[in-house]
Amino acid sequence: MIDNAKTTSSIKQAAEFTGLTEDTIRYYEKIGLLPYADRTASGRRAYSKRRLEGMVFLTRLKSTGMSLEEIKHFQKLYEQGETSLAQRVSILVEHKNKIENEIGRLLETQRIINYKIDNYNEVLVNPDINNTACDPIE
Amino acid sequence: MIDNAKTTSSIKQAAEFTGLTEDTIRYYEKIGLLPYADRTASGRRAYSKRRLEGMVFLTRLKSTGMSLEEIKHFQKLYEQGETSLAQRVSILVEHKNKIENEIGRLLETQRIINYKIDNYNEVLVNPDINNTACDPIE
DNA sequence: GTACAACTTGGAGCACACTCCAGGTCAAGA
DNA sequence: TCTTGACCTGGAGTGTGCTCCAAGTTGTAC
Repeated sequence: MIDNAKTTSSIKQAAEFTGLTEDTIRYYEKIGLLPYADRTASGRRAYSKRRLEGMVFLTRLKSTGMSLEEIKHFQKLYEQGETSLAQRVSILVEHKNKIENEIGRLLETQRIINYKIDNYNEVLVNPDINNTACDPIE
Repeated sequence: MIDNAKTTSSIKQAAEFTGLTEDTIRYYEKIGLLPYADRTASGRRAYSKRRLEGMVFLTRLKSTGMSLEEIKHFQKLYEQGETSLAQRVSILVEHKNKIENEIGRLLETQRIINYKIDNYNEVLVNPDINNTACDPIE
């Protein structure tokens, strides 16, 4: 018998691949965010490469501020098939815009923090300045 | 008697200025994230312009991913006076780096989402393509 | 002076996203 | 065969960050 290359991964390998914990993966499946995973004959989860990549994209959406409820909604739309295509595009476009706004806010804060760091360094060099830009939060 | 220009704001005005709710402002004070606010003779909170600007900077730190515990720590360092200057700079530098990484992650995700949107649009124009890049999460 | 709104406090409750646990099954090596 | 450990399920518990509420006080407009 030919030793077929293994084509699926255990939950442990899925956790390593995605950076999620095994508990989190089971939790996501439980709440319907991830589709019910295929199982081996003995009932253990077996993930295809494609599913693993799907999970990575999902963690991307999460790490860029999409809530589990929204991700779950997106997943459910996918399961409805191609009738939901336009709706899925609009969710992605909206999320893209949200990311754009977020990047803008981060850049602005970065600018402000840089300004503060400069002021702090001035005061560190010359403690007599007593620069108000060093105030805790201002 | 001269009608002095009002120099302090009520909690309601502070909420409007910062975008926080009144409850949240009181909560932040309660947990020590904000210093105990000055009060009027009758016990109501009265914020100076400087304090309001401090609160805005705080909400910036929060909205860019700093936890309340970290912000509180920063505030406590400030209250310790100038001996904590160097420590405060290093917190700001670290947060700046965190923001930089976050921006990188957002840009990367934006790129991926754009790629997906393009693929979706192709499928919407020509439904026979059945492009796998439209998969839910991949 | 009498409403009514805007505050005050302390403390309870809640939403989100996990995280942990008990008690059981299954697989593989010594 | 026995042990070890990876996995399973259902459900309880946790941390963070609010959010709401009750009961009381104060300020203002009529």
